[in-house]
Amino acid sequence: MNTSPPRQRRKQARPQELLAAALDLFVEKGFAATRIEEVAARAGVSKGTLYLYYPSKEELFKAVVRENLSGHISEATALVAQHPGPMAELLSYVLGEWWRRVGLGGAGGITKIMMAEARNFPELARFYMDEVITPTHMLLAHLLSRGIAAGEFRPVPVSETVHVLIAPMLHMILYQHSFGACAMAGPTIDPPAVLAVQLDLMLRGLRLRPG
Amino acid sequence: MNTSPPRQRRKQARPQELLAAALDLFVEKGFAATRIEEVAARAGVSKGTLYLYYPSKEELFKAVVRENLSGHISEATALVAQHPGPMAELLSYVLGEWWRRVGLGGAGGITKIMMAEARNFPELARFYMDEVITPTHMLLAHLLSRGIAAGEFRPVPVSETVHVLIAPMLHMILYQHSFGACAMAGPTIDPPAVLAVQLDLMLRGLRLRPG
Amino acid sequence: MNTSPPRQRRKQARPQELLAAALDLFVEKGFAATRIEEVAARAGVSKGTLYLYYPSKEELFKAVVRENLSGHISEATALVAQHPGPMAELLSYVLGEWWRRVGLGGAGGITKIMMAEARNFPELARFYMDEVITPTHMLLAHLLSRGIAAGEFRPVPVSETVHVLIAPMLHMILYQHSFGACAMAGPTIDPPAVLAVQLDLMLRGLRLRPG
Amino acid sequence: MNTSPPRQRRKQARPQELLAAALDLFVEKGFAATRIEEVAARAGVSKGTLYLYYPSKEELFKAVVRENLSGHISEATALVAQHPGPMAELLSYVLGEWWRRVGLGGAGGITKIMMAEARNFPELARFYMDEVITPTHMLLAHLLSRGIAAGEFRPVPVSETVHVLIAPMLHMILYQHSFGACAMAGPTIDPPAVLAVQLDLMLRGLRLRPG
DNA sequence: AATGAATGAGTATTCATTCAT
DNA sequence: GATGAATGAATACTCATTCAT
Repeated sequence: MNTSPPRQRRKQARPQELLAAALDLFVEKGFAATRIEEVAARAGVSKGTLYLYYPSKEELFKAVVRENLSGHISEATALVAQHPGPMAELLSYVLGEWWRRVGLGGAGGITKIMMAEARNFPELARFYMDEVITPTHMLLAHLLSRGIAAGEFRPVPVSETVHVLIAPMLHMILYQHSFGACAMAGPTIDPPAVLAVQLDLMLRGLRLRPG
Repeated sequence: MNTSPPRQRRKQARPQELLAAALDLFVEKGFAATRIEEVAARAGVSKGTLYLYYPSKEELFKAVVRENLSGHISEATALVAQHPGPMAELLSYVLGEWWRRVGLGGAGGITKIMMAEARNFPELARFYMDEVITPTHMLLAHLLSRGIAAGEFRPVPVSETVHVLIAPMLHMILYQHSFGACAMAGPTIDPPAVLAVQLDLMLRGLRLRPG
Repeated sequence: MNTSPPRQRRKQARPQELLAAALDLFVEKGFAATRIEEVAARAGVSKGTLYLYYPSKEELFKAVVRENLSGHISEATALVAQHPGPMAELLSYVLGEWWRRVGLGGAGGITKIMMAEARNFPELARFYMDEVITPTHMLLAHLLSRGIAAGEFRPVPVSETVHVLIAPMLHMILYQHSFGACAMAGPTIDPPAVLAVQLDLMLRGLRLRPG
Repeated sequence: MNTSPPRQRRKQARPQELLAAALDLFVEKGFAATRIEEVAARAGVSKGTLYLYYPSKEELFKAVVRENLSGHISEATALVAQHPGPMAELLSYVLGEWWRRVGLGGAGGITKIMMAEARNFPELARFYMDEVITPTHMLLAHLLSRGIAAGEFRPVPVSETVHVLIAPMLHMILYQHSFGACAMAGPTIDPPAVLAVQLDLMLRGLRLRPG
């Protein structure tokens, strides 16, 4: 029934394979230290072929970001906009889902790259800011505001609280993609456990009437 | 009054000047992207002179870490070991002091570098782990344990809570040394405000009997 | 008639062109003092192109040795193993042939490099020992042994005699590639004449019954 | 009774110590690869002090040559000019003495350096030619000519025979200072044995009426 | 579309020489 | 005299990008 010849299938799959290879390598080595040739080799094509699909390393990187992050963010934004129940529950769900989709896969590692190389590649930084950071921040700020407005949360400063909320998630990601990947002695991280502690402490801290 | 000749003065000041220049550039650009020659130029000497003091880029980096972080960590460790009063107060003091000494200066940015380049420079990663991460983790874990043993804190999982505690501090540092330094639209961070929110939420979450 | 496109022709010829350029420069300047970039330029390509064919300066050097010496040695070894006639005649032929093929071309100059740089580049020294010196020594030792066993030569100490036999050949090579190339007053060498004297003296010295 | 203080003694011995250190290192590493600083360190002084005695690396090298070779050559020249007995005996003595004085010490290794670096340092080459090679060649040519004139030797071509005579001596030196110093498998050289074989073969080859 | 040969700018490190102390 | 701090030219090797096939 599959009428397309293997060659066709390969050709159509090329961008996906290139993006997957690029994600792995960018996360492992960073933007500057990743060699285009290695990305191509891992995707099973030649250097020249990669340039047929992406005109430069920067554009390849942007495509990786769009492929791996943009979708999740718009989904979550829609979810927050329409969720009817309590915000505490939604917060747990959103953070948990983010961990499952982004943290567990390689996509989270993109954060590490951007943190490290933002100043060396300002155009990428601006792109990432517009595409990822700002929307994420707004979505969580919105969630908190709704909770406060509904009398569910204490009237905490919203923007600052978003940072406090996000930080441990990002921290786990960063740690796991850096020291955690280095096979050496040192404090280890058990993400589900940290996530649980984080939600527990945060919700206790946010809740209007503890107990 | 000044009996030391200029040449002597310069010679003794060289290491400090080089370390200061190196810290700035490492934090700004990262380890790999920092050029030794630029470090030397910023310290007002030639490339060759830098090599009179530090035999390689890696050793220069290690010296920067020792100069800027090691001292604070051993001081804080001593403080936690002997502080008599309540742990909540000590926690506020330690985090606040860390922010004043490390976060405000450039030293905090070292974290960014290590997160980003740990996998590309495993020897540096191991050094940083032994010199900075492990001692810091142990010092906070000790503080929490004392608070729990004294009945001041709830019996939270210690190691995980340390990560949750540290994360927002590191996150602010990373953010400020990456996107924060890029002069672009996006969520901004007001460190004292975030720190206050963080302490407020955390202490509420930790306290045995809220209220 | 020529069906191969120019680009292909160039590609296939590259290794030869690079090896020829490398031989010239190595012999002229020595291993350490030869710049990779100059080798590339003499072969009419860029630095990067050279690295497409040889991954390092040391590998380039090894390839030069294999290209210029290894073949002659195995040929001569085979010849000695099967030559039926008198050994004196074979000795004249082998030394003469070596001079024609190796001494006259640039290849002999490789000896100069190795003598000079063996202690600074031990890996190259070992390679050259295994690839050139040991086989050559064994081949001449075998020749002498056969001559002695056949009653053609006096029972001289074989290994020492090999050194005495080889020495003037190498000496001429070294001299011509060093002082001989310097255009200055001093003793000159007329290789065929020296070769004749050497064979004359040696065969008189070796012969069982002079006269 | 030694009235000069140690400091004086050191000062007067400086040039000798520097030349000895320089000889060792030049022979081991070659001219270009020897670092001035290492010479100074081995002689127990600072880099600057070396420059007080020798204004450049080239002058240091020339001084090493004068110190270690020039004297022996003029002595041998005088000896050949006035020796009354048979030339065969004088030849044995001169070659043997050369080996004892030059070959056994480090001085012979200078030959290796010059062979290798003559083309890179033409001024040194000219100096060495005038100071060492030409006088040595003339001295041996004179010896052979006297032997031929006296009817002791066959009328061989003098200059060529000098090369054949010298070659094994130089070859042994070169071999021992290159591969011989590398601690690896391969043909070894037993200098006295080679020297004996060489003299035996040469004298048989030269003698007018063998037997 | 796909290839991979070719390019050349970019960088850590070394070392002879100078000169202020 | 003696020191050693300072200099800067020199060089192997890497890698994003181009383009002839």
